[in-house]
Amino acid sequence: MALSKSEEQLMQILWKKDRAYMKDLIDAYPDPKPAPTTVATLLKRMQDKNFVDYKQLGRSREYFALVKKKDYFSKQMNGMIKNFFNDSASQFASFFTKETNLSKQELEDLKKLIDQEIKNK
Amino acid sequence: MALSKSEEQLMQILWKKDRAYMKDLIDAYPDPKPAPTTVATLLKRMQDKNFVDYKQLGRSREYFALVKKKDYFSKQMNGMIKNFFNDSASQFASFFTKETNLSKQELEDLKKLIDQEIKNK
DNA sequence: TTTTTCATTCTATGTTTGTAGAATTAAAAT
DNA sequence: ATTTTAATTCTACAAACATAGAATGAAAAA
Repeated sequence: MALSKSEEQLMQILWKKDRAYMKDLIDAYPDPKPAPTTVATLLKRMQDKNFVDYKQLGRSREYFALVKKKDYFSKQMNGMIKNFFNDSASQFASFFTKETNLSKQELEDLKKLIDQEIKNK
Repeated sequence: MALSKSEEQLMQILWKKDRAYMKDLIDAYPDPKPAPTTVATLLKRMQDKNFVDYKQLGRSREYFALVKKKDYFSKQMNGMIKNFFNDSASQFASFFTKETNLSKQELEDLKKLIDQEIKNK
């Protein structure tokens, strides 16, 4: 089951902090900050979906992500590639290179990276 | 305002067909096909969100997309890049090259594309 | 030790989404 | 002319989501 928009936002905060208490999470929100109960509700839903868990420490809980940002991202990516590019990653790559505004320098760097990857095959 | 999941699915169909009647849209759905009223509801909501419009032809309507697939996709992409890569497209590109399973051949092709792009700058 | 702060659970409400029946109309097929 | 098919609007309802007040408990600060 996927995360909703606001759950995803909270997840981003958690990923950035790695491990955090309720309060830290709320602090990390941009203004206007949500009510603590709102965050608690979100956290509980995310637990149910198995995206986060916590460790009871004294009276409060240290929350942490069960899903790695990278893995979550990959799944999103795959979904988009499937939907928009007929499941072809290379078709996607081509689109990406043309449509995003990478500077000449960035393109050069990317090329180097690709060379690196080619060597690793 | 963004499209919901099922609206997006319908949008994909519409993009593929470019212009289509209700019936064509339903036909294009994989089984189990939704009820016509379901599609009608979605279309109306998508009109409200200014993603589609139609041209009345006789008793029925020829629907068409107001938003280009490419533009919609770019917006999605930007959102993801912002969220996951700190708004850095090149950071994203690097991730992409390493994490997706492009074959050696695909990487070579991609490199050619990039060269092309560099020349266009 | 009284008050304040923080975390948590339970409950609740308004909104959005997914899905479609009923009713109506009009065209097309028989 | 009657039946079937297609399109549309209106209404509806359950599930998911966004958001948070009330209540409770316990720790920390005063």
